[in-house]
Amino acid sequence: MSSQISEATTNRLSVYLRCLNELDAAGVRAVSSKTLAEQFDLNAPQIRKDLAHFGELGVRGVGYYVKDLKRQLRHILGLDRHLKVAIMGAGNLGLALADYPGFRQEGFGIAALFDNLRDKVGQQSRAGVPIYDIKELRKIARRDQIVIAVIAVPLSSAQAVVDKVVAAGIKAILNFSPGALRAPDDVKLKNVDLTVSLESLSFYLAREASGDDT
Amino acid sequence: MSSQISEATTNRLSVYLRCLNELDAAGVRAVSSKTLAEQFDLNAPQIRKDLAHFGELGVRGVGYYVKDLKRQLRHILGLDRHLKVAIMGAGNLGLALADYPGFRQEGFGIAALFDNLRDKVGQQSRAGVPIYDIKELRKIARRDQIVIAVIAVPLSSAQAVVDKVVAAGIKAILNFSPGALRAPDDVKLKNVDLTVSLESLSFYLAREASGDDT
DNA sequence: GATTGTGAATGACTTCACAGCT
DNA sequence: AGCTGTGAAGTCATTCACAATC
Repeated sequence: MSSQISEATTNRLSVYLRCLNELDAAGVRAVSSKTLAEQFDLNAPQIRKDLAHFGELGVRGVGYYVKDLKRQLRHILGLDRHLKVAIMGAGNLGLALADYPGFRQEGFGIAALFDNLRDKVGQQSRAGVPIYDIKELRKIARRDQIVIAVIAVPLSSAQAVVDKVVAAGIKAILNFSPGALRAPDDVKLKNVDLTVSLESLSFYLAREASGDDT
Repeated sequence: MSSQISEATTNRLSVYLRCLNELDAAGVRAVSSKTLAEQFDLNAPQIRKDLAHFGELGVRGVGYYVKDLKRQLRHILGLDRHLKVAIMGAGNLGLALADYPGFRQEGFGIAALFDNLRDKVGQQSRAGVPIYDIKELRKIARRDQIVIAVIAVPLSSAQAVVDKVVAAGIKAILNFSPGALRAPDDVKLKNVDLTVSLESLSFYLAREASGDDT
């Protein structure tokens, strides 16, 4: 029954939810797909199609009730339970991510940092996320019910860390290390490749500089 | 002449380049699209199409010469000149990004951090990137020839900072703050939305948990 | 009257199949 | 023989147009 939902769609659902939170905070009761579409540069049928995948979430002639749709989206995105996140690597990036406010919204909780350096183990991030030895991953993951791992270790150890994460039974990974990592099919691996992002900007700049129209 | 190149394509070019660097380091002379394709999960014609946008980069019957293609890709991506990057916001994330090794490869240089807090201005990151007052952006950007800005400030000030970046004549922005920011059409704005990424993983987990096949 | 939900049309990207070099 | 470059076919995603509903 559940026709495959594309990643592009789920990403947009997140964006809608964020927008609904703002509308709700502003006391808005209902919103039309047209109004929503104007906020980003999407068109209205796109939004309706996205939402229609999950049933008849709107009311014809009226639009979508903000509180209602918000609750539905939270459920669809699986945000109506507390999701515990572990961050692998307590270097600059790992520590920054551990305390990143955006990660604490919407029911996510950063439960633990993992590293293999003696100095770091036993310490904690500024906001108080404890740093454990990576050897304890399996134990802590089970104890704290960690379901998502963020990879913020150097490239050289990234694959080994992913393997440990997988072995600990974690099924969702957000990877910040560059390059292609391998994980079993039943593990969802999402890459945030900062080098690729920067290079894509560089490409744009290079194009602008030389001949281009539009 | 320059038929529009999609973002998906340019992202793959980055990935190819990274792979070529490894092959080159390993002393490999030439590589076929088939061999390249096996590294990631792409198929060979995809790679050939991507490269063919930019001329006849390969040699029939042989494949692509590694050093040659590497140089070509660096040129296509605009990496054969030194690109100076500024990071807006010297908080946890900004400081981590300033020292992130991945940002230093391939000709990028982090030239400056900007913040508006007195304590921070005049300091520097661990790796030695100086922190300037954001009021000096225009001056420093011109002096250091900064062409890319990374937005790592809290959401509340993100739009204002983008406006300043645009006013300083910077045409490429990598945005880490959540939500939609506005910039003129001639400025390339690329979003790295960590909340959206996490929520997309959450969606996957929610699907697995309830009914789903394949 | 307004706005959703949706089949049909369009457009974009990917894959295939093979002609064309080396 | 081997592998690239590319038109054609196929697949997936977006946009349109309108019937169904409130």
